[in-house]
Amino acid sequence: MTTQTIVLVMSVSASRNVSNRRIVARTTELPEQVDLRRARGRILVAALHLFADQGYGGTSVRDICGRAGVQPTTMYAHFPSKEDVLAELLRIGHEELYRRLRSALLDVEPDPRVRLEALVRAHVHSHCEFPMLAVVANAELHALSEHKSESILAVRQQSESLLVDVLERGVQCGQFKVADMLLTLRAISAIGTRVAFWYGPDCGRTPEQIADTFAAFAASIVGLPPRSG
Amino acid sequence: MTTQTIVLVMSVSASRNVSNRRIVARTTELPEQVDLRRARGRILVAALHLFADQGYGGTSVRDICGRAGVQPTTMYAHFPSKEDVLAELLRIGHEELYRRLRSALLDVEPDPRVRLEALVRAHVHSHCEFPMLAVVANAELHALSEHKSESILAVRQQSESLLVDVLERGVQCGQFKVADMLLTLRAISAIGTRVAFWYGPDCGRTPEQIADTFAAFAASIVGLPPRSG
DNA sequence: AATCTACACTAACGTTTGTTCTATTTATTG
DNA sequence: CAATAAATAGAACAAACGTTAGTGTAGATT
Repeated sequence: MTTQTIVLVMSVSASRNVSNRRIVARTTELPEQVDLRRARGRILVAALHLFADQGYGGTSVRDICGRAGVQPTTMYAHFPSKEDVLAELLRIGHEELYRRLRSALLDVEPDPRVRLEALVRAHVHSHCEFPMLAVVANAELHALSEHKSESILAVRQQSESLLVDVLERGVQCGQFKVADMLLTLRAISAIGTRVAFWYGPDCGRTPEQIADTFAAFAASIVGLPPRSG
Repeated sequence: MTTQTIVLVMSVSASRNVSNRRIVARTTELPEQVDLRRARGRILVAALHLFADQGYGGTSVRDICGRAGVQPTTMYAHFPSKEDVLAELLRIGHEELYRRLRSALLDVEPDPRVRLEALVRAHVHSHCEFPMLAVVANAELHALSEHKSESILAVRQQSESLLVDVLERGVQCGQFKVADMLLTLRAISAIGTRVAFWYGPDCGRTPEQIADTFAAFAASIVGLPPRSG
C-alpha cells in the first residue's frame, strides 16, 4: 500500500562534503575478481584505498603492506615496484570503465540520444560503484613514468572515442546541435568524472537517480528537448 | 533556418592531451602581486609549478628551493613548513576564485539567467588564467592537515553558495527547471572545475569562447532555451 | 616422501626526506 | 655610517623512504 516514491527533501548543505578528504566514498572494491584471501589481492585493495586517500606520493610501501597485513617482501614478490602496483590499479580502472561504456552501447538501439544517455549512465554507474578506482585513475596517472602510462592512455582515448563517435553520429543525423565538439566532449566527460569525488552512500541519491539526471543534462547540452514521459 | 552560429572545424584529436601530465597549461602565474625578485614569491611560484606537476607528496623541499634558486634555510625563514607553502597556495587559489565569482555578480543585472552565465564565465576565466593554481586547489587539498584546511574549506563553501543562491533564485522566479539542486550544482561546477586540467594555449579555443560555450551549457542544464542572437 | 608455491619474519641496505644549526654576506633603511 | 633585515652557505640531524637479503614454515601438489 505504501509503495509511493519517497521524495527527497535533503538540502544541499546537509550532504555537502565539509572535510578536506579527496573522496567521500569508502567503497574499496575492485571490479576484476581479486582474491582477498591472497596477498596480491589484499595489496591491491590496500594500495587503492591509500592512493585514493593520500595520493601516490603520500603513501609509503610500509603503509600499503601494513594495511594489507603483508610483509614488504611479499609485496615485492608480487610486484616489481611500488609504481607497478599503481600501474596495475590504473590499468584495472581504465579497462573497467572502457568495458562498461562499450557494453552499454551494445545493449542499445542505434538512436543517438539513447546511445548518448547510455554512455553517461554507464559512466556514472561505474564511478559510483568504484569511486576509489576512478579517483586514483583520474588523479594519480601523473605519478606513472611515461613508458608505463602509454597503454593506459590508449584505453582512455578509446573511451573518449566512444563518446566522440556518438556525438558525431548525432550531429550527422541532425539530432544534436553541437557547436564545438571538443568543448561538448569535455563538459559531458567532466560531469561524469567528478562523480567519483563527491558520491557517497550518504549523499541521498542512488546511482540510478544520478545517472538519470546526468543523462538528461547531457541531452540538454547537445540541444535535445527534455524527455516527455 | 538554422541559427547562424559559427562552427569550429578544429578536430578533437588535434588538441587531445596524449601525455600523462596532470595539467596541460604552463602558466605559472599567481593572482596576488607576488614579487618574483623576492625569495618568498619565487618559492611560491616554484612550489605551485611542482605541486601541480608532481603533487605535494611527490615534491621535496629541495626540489622547490632548487627551482626557486633559494636555500632551504631561506624557505624556512618565510614559511614554517612545507605544508604551509601549500596552505598559502591553496588560500590564494580559493580566495582568488571567490573574489572573481563575487565581483562577476556585482557587475550584472538581477536576471537569474544572466547571473548564472556570469558565474560560469568567471569560473572558466579564472581557471584559464590560473590553471596551475586551480589544479593544486582542487587536487592537493587532502595533503593539508584538517586544522589548516578549515578556513580554506569555508571559502570554497562560500563560492558554492554563490551558485546555489543563483540557482534557487532562478527556481523561485520560475525561470529555471531544477529537479535536483545538488546534482545541478555538481554538474555545473564540474564543467568549470575540469577546465583547469585540460585548458592550454594550444587547445584552439580562447577562454572567451570556452566561457561562452559553457555558460550556454549551464543555461541548458537548468532548462533554459538557447539564446537567440 | 619429496617438492613446490606462497607467505611470514627480522634485518639491513643506501638514499632521501623535512627540518634545524651556525655562521657569513648582501641589501635596505634610519 | 650604523643598524636591521634578508638571503646565502654548508653541514648536520633523526626519521622515513624504496628495496633487498636470508631464513623459516605451512599447505598443497607431485
